[in-house]
Amino acid sequence: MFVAQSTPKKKERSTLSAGDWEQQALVLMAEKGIRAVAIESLARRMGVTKGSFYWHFPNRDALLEQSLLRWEKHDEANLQASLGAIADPRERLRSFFRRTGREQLTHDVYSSLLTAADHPKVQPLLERVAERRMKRIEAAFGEIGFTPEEASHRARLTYSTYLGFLQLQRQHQAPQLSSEEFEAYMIHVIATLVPEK
Amino acid sequence: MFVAQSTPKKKERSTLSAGDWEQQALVLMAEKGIRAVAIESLARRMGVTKGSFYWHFPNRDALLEQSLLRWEKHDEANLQASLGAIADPRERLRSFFRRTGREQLTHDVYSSLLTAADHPKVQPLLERVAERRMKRIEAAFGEIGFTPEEASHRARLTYSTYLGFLQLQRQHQAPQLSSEEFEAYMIHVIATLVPEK
DNA sequence: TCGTTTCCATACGCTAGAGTATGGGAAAGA
DNA sequence: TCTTTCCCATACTCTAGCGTATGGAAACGA
Repeated sequence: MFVAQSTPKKKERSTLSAGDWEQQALVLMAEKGIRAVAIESLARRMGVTKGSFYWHFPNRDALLEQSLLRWEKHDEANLQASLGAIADPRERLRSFFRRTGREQLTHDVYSSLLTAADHPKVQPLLERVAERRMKRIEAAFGEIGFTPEEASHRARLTYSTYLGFLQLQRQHQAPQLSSEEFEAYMIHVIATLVPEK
Repeated sequence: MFVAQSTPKKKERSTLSAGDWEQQALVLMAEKGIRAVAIESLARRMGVTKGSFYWHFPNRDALLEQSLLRWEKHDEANLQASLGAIADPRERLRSFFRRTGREQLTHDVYSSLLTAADHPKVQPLLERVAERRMKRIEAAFGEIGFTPEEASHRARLTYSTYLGFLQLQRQHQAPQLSSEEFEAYMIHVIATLVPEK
């Protein structure tokens, strides 16, 4: 995944790479939001000073740009890997919902990004990601037999449900992932949004 | 509404009240988020300096607290006024969805607050608001005939749909309010989530 | 009228965080 | 060995905001 070690010979890496900064930026982003990605605090976390950062990057914006790009690529690949192979559209949709429980860091980053939808670097990214995912969902509903317009609406509704769940999760008002309540909720959601044959 | 003029004798109010500051804080919050509610920029907007602010409030936190309290009261009254009188639970749910199009400022403030779910003053507020609303939705589904557990799940799903819509709206990926597409979407959502007799 | 209260302006101190300037050590060539 | 390049530390500037200290003017009360 995108937080994998780059090329740590043994354990202690004597020198950092730009990729290391991007990884840690994403971790910090997942934990405390994009605002918390401050250069000095990030440097402290990595055991160096900002002198190191400004050797690898021209400024903070460049770090955010690269980090977000890295995240987007990973998310895209992940989406393809988890949903691309499933032939049955109903099963594909069910898999989409269940993905919420896995890939924790990816979802945490996304959840954090949602709180920064006005950020110039984040806004187009969110648009692309939402667009990609909704298109896939829409296609699945189309395969099930929805008309194009219905499929579009149902896809938006379905994705909104996902976004709303992330929001409730941020507010600590969503059931714990992999709990019984979560499972029961997921079953209800799928039953409501994905019609049986 | 909560942005009504307090006691403007003619047109130019010679002196400001704490309420005026709270109102403008909410307007600014709706426009640019809670972070943008900075004392000096707010003072500029009101044609005075921060000297005025610190006469009315001890600090920024107090302003936020009072503003949010004012918003919450208004939202609570508004919820009661718009949904309290409707007897038919199905009609009440439809009305809930359609509320999204009205009370623009209230929704904009709420939408902004969602991006600050980690803020110590905002978090408990969001919890209370979501709880109140979901309880009402849950009750409506109960009246329709859902079992308690089903009603709980469907209420969460319904409210998530609303939260997700607000998020898509922030990303400029939601249909324009009071447009034909919006109407069509709302009809689809209601048909999907609110079963007919 | 004269003090008191109300409301605000001005000037300052303080902190966090971005970005810059500069030097230095270690490793790698030459 | 000597130089160059890589990677980072240190010390600085600059800005945005919060909060404070103080003075002043207008309105108000006695």
